[in-house]
Amino acid sequence: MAREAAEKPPEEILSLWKREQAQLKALLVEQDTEAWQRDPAFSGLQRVGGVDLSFVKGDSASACASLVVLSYPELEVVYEDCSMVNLTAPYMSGFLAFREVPFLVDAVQRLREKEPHMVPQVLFVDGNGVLHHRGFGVACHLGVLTDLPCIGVAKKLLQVDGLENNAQHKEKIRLLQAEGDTFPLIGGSGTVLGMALKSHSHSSKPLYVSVGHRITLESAVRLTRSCCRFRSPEPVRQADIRSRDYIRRTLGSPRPPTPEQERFRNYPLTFCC
DNA sequence: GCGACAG
DNA sequence: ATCTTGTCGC
Repeated sequence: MAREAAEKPPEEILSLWKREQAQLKALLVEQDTEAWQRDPAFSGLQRVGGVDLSFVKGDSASACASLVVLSYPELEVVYEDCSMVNLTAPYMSGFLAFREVPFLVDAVQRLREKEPHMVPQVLFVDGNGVLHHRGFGVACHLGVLTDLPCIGVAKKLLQVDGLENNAQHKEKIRLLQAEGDTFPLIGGSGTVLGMALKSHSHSSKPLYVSVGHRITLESAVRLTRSCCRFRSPEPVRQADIRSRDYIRRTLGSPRPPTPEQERFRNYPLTFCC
């Protein structure tokens, strides 16, 4: 049943989506609202969450949505929720939330109902926050809909509002020396939209951190740093690992290849079709 | 027609 | 996002 997600929505729908983003953006809070966020050691912070979706190969509509909660500062997984979902909306840059966020909200809701004491105090989201075409990326969207503090963490620079992954940008990246080094991502209007962060000493590619909801960029970057064992923040990394594992266990190999098939799997063919 | 394009 | 194993380097 490899259904495809819908094709590109008509302009009419995109207008509705833009209006929705604008309305929800009015509810966005870009300040630290929690005491632990301003504490030098994040005292009072005990649970950090991460969300992610992994896809079934060759099927842009089937995915596993996962929400994990880790203890802080140990960063050990204390809660996991993986569920297969059928996506409706296609992927479009600038509208990622309309594709993924409903399933993430569902996961948060399940957690609130079943184990309210495990609800995370902050959520790391795979994607951007205010570093976005209209200042309202998936991390903001999830943050406002759940009213949880959220941090946007992207692996690639979203080239928006004058930001370009050009030679100068690459040079700034090259200059990031030690783990924790950063440089600001300044939009056309002079606003700091996010921060490029060298999150691991052996990583040449930075992380692009931006405010999701109920946290300042400064706190977001500092917390991201303290949650990175490897390149990506441990909550997001665990959500990623566990969602793909779930797919492997579920649909990975319904029929394991026979040893015979295995031997000839990559045999070079002279004629094809 | 050409470039851009988080996940 | 996914296609993909081993391999070079600290």
